[in-house]
Order: sequence, then C-alpha cells, then structure tokens
Amino acid sequence: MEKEISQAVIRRMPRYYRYLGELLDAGTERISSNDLSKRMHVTASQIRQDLNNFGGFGQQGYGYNVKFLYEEIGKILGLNEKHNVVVIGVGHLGQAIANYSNFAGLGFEITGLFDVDPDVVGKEINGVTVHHIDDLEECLKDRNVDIAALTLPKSQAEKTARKLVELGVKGIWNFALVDLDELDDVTVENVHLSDTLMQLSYNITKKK
Amino acid sequence: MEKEISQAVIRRMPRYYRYLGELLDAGTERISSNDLSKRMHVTASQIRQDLNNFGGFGQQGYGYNVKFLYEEIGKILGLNEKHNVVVIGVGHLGQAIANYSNFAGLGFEITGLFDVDPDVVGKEINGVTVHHIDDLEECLKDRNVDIAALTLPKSQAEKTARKLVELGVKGIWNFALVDLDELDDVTVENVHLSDTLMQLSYNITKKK
DNA sequence: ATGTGTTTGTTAAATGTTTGACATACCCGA
DNA sequence: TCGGGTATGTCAAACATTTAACAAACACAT
Repeated sequence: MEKEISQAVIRRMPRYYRYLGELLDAGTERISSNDLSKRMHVTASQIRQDLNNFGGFGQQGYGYNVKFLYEEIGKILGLNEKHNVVVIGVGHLGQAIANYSNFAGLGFEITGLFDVDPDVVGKEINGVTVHHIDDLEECLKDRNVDIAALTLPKSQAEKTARKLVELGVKGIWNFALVDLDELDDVTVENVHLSDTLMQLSYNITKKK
Repeated sequence: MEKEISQAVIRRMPRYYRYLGELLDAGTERISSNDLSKRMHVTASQIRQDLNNFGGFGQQGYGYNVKFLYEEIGKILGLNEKHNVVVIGVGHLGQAIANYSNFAGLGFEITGLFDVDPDVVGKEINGVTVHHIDDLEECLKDRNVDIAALTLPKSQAEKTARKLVELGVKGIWNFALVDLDELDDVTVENVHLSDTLMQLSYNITKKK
C-alpha cells in the first residue's frame, strides 16, 4: 500500500488548483516553484514537497508546465470524473448551494433537491425541482449520486446521513451543526460556518 | 508579551464551545477531560493541553464546571462582546448569511446589507434593508461595525475589502474566491466552500 | 479528620509538518 | 554539441503539534 498523504497537504491542493487555473487563463505556459511561491505567499520548498507527494510533475531547469500540472491536480482531486450532488434541506443555504454556478465548472452537478417543507417541495431552483425527502430512495435509485450536501437542522442531520449512506452516497458535505465523523462507510467534510466566524472573532479580539 | 497561541488550538475552540453548550442545555454540571474526550473523539490530553493555554479552568479530582468553562471559552472567542456585521454582496449566499439566525445567539448581529444590483437594493431581508454599496461610508459611520462578510464576485473583493478596512472594519469573513491574506490592518478568515468540496472529492476518490 | 480514588496541570517523548540545502538533471543560448 | 545557469526532487534539520505519563491537588465517602 502506498503511503497516506496527509490532510495538511490535501487542504492546500485546491488552492494550487485555483492559482494554476488563473495562470492558465492568463496564458502562462510554465511556472517555477519559486515564482508560484511568491504569488501564493508560501515557500517554494513546500510547493515542491507537496507536489512530489503525487509524482514528479516538473522538470529541472524548466519548472512546471501550467496546463499539465493543472490537469494533474484536477485528477488528484477527482475532478476528472463528474460528481452528482444532491442537496438535502432547501433553506437559504441549500438554495445558495443549488444556485452556485462555480461547482458545475468543477464537475459537480446538482441533480436533486430535497426538503420536508410543503412550501418548498415542488418549487424549481436553478432548473431542478425540489422533491419531498420521503421520495429520496426512489429519486436516487440508479442515479449514481455520490455526494450529498446536508443543509438541514442538526436534529435531522444524522438520521438523514445514515439513510443517504444506505442509498450509496459516498461523501457528505455537512453544513449542519453536528459532527458526523463517527459514520461508517462514508467520507464526511464538516463545514461549520459559525466556527470560522468565531475564529475570526478570536483573532480580532486578540489584536486589541 | 504572552506567548502566541497556535491557530491549531483556536480552530478547536468553537467545537469545545459547542459541546459544552450542549452539555449545559442538558443540565450537566461538571465534566472531566476524559468524559469529554469520549464524546468528542479527541484525546483527553489534547483537551487539557488546549484549555491550559488559556488558564487553569479545572480542578483536580473534580474536572471542569460546564457553565464556567462555557463562559470562559465564550470570552476567549470574543463572544462576550457584541459584534456588528455587514454583508457585502446580497446574492444567494449573502442572503443565507443574513437569514442565519444562529449567529445572533453568538453575539453577531447583522446590521447592514449592501449590493450594487438595483433589483436587490431597497429590498428588506430579515428586517434589514439592502443599501447600495456607494452608501457604505455613510451607513457605516459611527456604527461600530467590526466584521464584514464578503459574498461578492472575486473581481470586486479586494477593492471592497480595502474600502471596508478604511472604514474601520477589523475582520473580513471572506467567501470570495480570492485570498485576501496580504491586506494590512485587518484579520481575514477565508471560507472557500469549493475548496472543501474538492477535499471531499479527493477523499472519496482515494477510497475507491 | 483521614485516606482512597479521581482528575488536573505539566513535563517530556513521540509524531508530524515545514523549511533549508544541495546534488542531479535538464534547458537553452552560442 | 557544449557549458553555464536554472529549477527540480529529495534528504535532513528545524520546528510544531499531539500524545503519554505522572506528581500534585482536590473531592468525597466513611
């Protein structure tokens, strides 16, 4: 078995991907770890070390080919394959996610919206109809949905997450204020917005 | 000068705060680092180490008083003071933030909404009227706004952020897809949702 | 009041991450 | 084709974080 790559590295990959995308758009053909380090405000050493976890993408005396590296990082992040995403809980945040067009460009397609609120069920958001959560099983059948965004009250998060796992969902993008790390057979990415706001609050307060 | 506390520790504090809040609601009076570690799935050693960065909140042979510890962590995170927050960019995500009632309970009050879109300006969201961004200076005057949530296209993020800093904003909660780390005189907390989605994608893909 | 058991605060070891250094490989101009 | 310059990949050192271990302090039952 290959050696595990640390999450510290993985957290940085999307950022590399973003900067390389911008370089690509600007028509830049090659970039050295040194130049990239200046743009990104990280050390060149870290960039080389990070990339080398996945293979030798560069060339001595030349640097990295922007297009090639961009695509390779895309593959590493699984962006070469399309991901079908369902959003569970169509409140304001759920709607924001359903409407966020950037995701489509990264290969994430919103293929289903679910809620319990009769005022919301039946509505169409960004071209996708909101279904009742009781229809989850039927709607997901043979649809190859691998990611679910959970934007619902915490009281219902775990129960719903379990059901999603049963239905074959591989990843949960969890916005509910509970930690779902103890679930088996699924990868959870917790996004606790209020936590980041509190971090900001701490860092402001500290400076005073 | 006191020794700097690492961001690794700070990132965990909101989670402690959340668990303690739940214990408090459940009427629990005291908790040991050992019991808490089992609930939170972290080591007891880490809990004690983390808390001791800020002072000795516990007592040997007893553990920690839940209410006291909850309040102390609140103070550490700056939640004892009220924070006025403005949201710049009232798209779907901006509206989601404006409507998210949890923040109020933590001492964050949305006191202003701003956008450039004439279809949005003048609308009222969750009791707050949307103003045109040109009125920013006038609206912020003497209002003691210390946090701005930036939910606007990346092209305008940096320019707007600079203006906000000029107007006295101390913290930027940045949802725009640019890194604003190079700004002076302000604390930035970048929240790149698509980055977390890509991390999730990586972790799913890896397991296959 | 005393002694046993509990649990902290703290030190030191273990582990993980980041940075610096440099040999090696390759580009590119002449 | 050759040689100086450039930039990678990698190794080891420096630094940071996490875990384990334990003495000191206190609670609580008797």
